[in-house]
Amino acid sequence: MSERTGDTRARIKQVALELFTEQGYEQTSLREIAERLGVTKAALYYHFKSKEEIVSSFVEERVAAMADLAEWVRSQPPSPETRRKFIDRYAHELQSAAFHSLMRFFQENQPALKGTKVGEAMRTQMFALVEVLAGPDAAPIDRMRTAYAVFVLHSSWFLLRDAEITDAERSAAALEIALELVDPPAK
Amino acid sequence: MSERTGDTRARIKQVALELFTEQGYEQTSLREIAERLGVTKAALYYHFKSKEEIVSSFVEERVAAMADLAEWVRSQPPSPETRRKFIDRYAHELQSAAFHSLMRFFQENQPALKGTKVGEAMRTQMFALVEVLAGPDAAPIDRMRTAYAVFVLHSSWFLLRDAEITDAERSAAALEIALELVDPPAK
DNA sequence: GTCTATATTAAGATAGAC
DNA sequence: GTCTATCTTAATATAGAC
Repeated sequence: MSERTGDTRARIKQVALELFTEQGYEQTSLREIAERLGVTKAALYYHFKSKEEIVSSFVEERVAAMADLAEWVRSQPPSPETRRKFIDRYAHELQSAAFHSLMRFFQENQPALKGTKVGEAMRTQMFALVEVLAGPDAAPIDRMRTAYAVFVLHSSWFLLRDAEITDAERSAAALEIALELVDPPAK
Repeated sequence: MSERTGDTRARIKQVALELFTEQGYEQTSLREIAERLGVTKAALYYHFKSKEEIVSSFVEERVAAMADLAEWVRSQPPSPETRRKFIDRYAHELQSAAFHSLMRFFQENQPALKGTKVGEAMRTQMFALVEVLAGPDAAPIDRMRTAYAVFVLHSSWFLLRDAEITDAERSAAALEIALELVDPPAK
């Protein structure tokens, strides 16, 4: 039952995301990726025409998914109820390790991705999502609350990594905090 | 009234922090810093023995300041009141542009600083600060709340940069959100 | 204290054989 | 589809003149 299913291209993507997330995009060389896979750099260049294209290959589908999410929010009335439903749904989707891993990669490598096409696309989508979620006439503080709520969900798995907190506790706590942020108790 | 007061060393530190924050640590070359100052790379190496030492020069004093903060918290009883007082004090100190700039630099360049001495020192201090602030028997969710509160203060100036929010609104909102996080209303 | 010139290293990327 | 071999570029860093 060996894991020999995926083709080389898929394995490159997988290893690249792992290393980019662990060490950072700039800190990870193509040589490193190739060695981990037991091939040479030239082999990578058969499958991808550049380092940036490796990133694009797994970021682009997420940008599209985020656009869908924003579209869904737009189709709903801009209410606290919609925000709560979104946070619930988004937190659920983030249970996928691949998804969470990618958002971590994106958050932690903003400087490296600045100036790249995927980087800007992702930024734009995130911003649009927060805007539509907060609603058109939201006060500054409420737009910030919304942005932080999304950040909390993205970062739950890798914040305070060393503390004795289980993954289940993390997810549950992040969801609770995000819900509070997006729909604070009356003052 | 020209700004010719600081010596070259001080000007290098200043320009380096600006560029590291705007573009990222890895994305900023010593050539770029030298050009901005109108000197050559070799001149930089007279004042600092490496790129990492430039970073250390302005991060180290902050690590010390954070240690003092943690010490102050330790000297207080671990109560919600102490947490509120700390958040107030810390938010006030972060009004300094240099301080805020440095925390932004640190947050955004974690991958690049991982593995450097200052990077690890800063990480350790931040972690210690959150731990002592949350208190020894804090539940996981409350430790996470505390960590997020600190993050909120650090990131207030550069989150949602494009939105029409003034700096004053940002600071006030961040303080309010941080206080809620650190001392949530009864459920 | 700053310069010119250069050493060193390693990255991303390509050509062409197999 | 993967290899060996190489190109190109640009980074950090150093030596020694001025």
